[in-house]
Amino acid sequence: MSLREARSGSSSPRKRGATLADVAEVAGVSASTASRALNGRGELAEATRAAVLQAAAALDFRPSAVARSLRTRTTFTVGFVVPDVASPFYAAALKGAQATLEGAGYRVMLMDSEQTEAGEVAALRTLLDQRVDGLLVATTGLSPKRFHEVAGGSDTPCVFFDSLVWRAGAGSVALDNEPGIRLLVEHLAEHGHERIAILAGSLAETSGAERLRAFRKAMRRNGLRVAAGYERHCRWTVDSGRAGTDELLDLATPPTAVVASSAELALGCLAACRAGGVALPDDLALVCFDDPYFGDLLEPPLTAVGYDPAEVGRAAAALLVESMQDGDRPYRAVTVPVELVRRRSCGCPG
Amino acid sequence: MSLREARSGSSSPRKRGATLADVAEVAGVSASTASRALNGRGELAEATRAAVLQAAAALDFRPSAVARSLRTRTTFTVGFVVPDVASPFYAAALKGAQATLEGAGYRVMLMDSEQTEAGEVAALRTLLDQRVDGLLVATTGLSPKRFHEVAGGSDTPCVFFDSLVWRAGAGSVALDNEPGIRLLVEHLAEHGHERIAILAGSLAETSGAERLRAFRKAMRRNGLRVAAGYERHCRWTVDSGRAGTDELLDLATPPTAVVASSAELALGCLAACRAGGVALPDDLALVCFDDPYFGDLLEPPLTAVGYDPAEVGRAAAALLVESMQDGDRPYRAVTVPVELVRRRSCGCPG
DNA sequence: TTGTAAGCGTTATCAC
DNA sequence: GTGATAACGCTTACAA
Repeated sequence: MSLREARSGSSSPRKRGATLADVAEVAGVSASTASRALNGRGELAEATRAAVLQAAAALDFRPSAVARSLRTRTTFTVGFVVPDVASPFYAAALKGAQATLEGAGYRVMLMDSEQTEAGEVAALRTLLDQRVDGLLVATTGLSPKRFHEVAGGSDTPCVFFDSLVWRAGAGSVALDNEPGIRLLVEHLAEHGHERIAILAGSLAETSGAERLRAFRKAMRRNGLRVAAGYERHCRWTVDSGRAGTDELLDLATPPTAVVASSAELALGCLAACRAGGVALPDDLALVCFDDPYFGDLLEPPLTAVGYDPAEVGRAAAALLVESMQDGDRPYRAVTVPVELVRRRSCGCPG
Repeated sequence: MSLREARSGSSSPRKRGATLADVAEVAGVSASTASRALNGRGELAEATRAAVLQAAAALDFRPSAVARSLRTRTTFTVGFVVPDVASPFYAAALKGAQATLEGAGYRVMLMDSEQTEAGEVAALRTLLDQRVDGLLVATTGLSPKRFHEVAGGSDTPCVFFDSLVWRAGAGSVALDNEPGIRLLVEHLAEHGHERIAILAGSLAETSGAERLRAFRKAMRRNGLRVAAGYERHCRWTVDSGRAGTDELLDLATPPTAVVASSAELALGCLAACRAGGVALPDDLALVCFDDPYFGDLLEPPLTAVGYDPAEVGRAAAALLVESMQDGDRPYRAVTVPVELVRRRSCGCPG
């Protein structure tokens, strides 16, 4: 007989993974009793419970979440879908959501839609197939119709954050887009700028669309007009921001100031200016919606509208946890406040 | 009768989630046949297959991954454990791994160890309980003993990346730490620096420990000595880097140059210098292991050792996929090359 | 080619 | 208090 017990012995634990039945057998009770003891359900004799616990410890028993999920029809897993995990904003939101979800006993399954509708649909399908208990999604801009086609069949609660699907889901957490952009435009106007351009993000997303609309509105409010070509529609990437800036600089009458709809876009603008020998903020002022954590270490330090990205994740997760636990709660829309952080890129003294 | 069919009819699909049995019933075949048709296994009559497919489509059937997993004992899910998802490096690595894993049909379940051993152990336990098929982990410094206590019971393949557990797992992907640090120290020496300090990261992690050792070795090689207090042991955070720098600057004879073990640490150094009125690179030169994607937009632009963080994730994922599919392959240690990127923070012309 | 039956590892509903 | 027994929704021998 080798060091390990004979594998044929009916009472010997298999090399891999003791099961509840094994524990029950060692403890000399039935599987149901073992289950109750382990989960603290029902009234058990103290001695029985102790025996089961001891057996479980001896066998290093780890209950299979898979089996449990199949039986209980709940996975304690939530799906998290974002356009780009590598973006500091989504990464921070993810981290915030994580913390809240874990605190409530949930695990997160992550999917990156790669900023495409197809990617997002595939992600949702996969997650639903996994029978996640809830969904946290920053949509790339699914139509309500498409969303319902994909997720309508299940009643899995879904909370949107950052970018929403109109009237869909159990709730949403958005940033204060309009006030944020207004702060930016007004500040630029105070500096005397009139030729203000915008690097807008994807208009398929509510975040992108709202910011662009807010920009137009704020310009109007300040008695300014948006010149032809001053609205650059970009993707949410550094490269796209760079290209957009190049186009702006190539205009016959280039802007004297730029509002970037996101940090990536601002970074692209910075890079383009550096490459083109454009001095910030003197030749061109730059302000940004979203204050990345290294915003004040850039050159020039970035004037931006800031907020706590992790809080966006936490708030969304909290909403989701509530609807996963309650079932039918009214739709709730949370909005995270923003504030203007003045630094040098707008022309303010360093 | 309402718009929806009566729910008591035995052949009517339930409101929520058609099951394989439902599909089989509608198609007029047995569950096993339906299963085969859907999975393309075995020889089926064309007509049968078509009937099943049609029924599945009609019912919008989505197989339960949970049930499938229980039966097949494989989840097609891999666990991903990092000290901090919000760090650009890990976020990028995650994204790289994601892409590779998804391509191979795997989903990822993410856990953040929060840079603590307890967090990491809890994460591993959870993941193992979920019966993930594989593990991708950047350890915070578990001892081989502890790791085996936690994961030894299962033979789930585990690939470490960035920071490793000695002789554990199925493989590893590390950065070229020693050459990288040497590049940095030598470059500083070429600039004439002799009083060089280091902001070292967690020494519990191989990445942190190796970089510190490499620093000492490189100093020796260049005939330089590390003055007392020139080694600051930090955590991998911006704040810690800032504090470490403050301590360095408070020394009776402060260094003229600093090697930061990570981007976070360098950012902290930058912040400390800015706050303390220390001019970079004139008063203090700074170089960094890890070139964040915004490295050249900082002030001053950061001289750093760069590499492709997503590639680290991809390589680790590739290794993992192989060992999940093959089972017993020899241990493989991949190392990702690095290169020196000269910018202004070291004293090079901008 | 297709169906029957067993089983994956739990939990829940009953009896006893 | 505790133990059978039946699901949960799927796959896979083994029969037919």
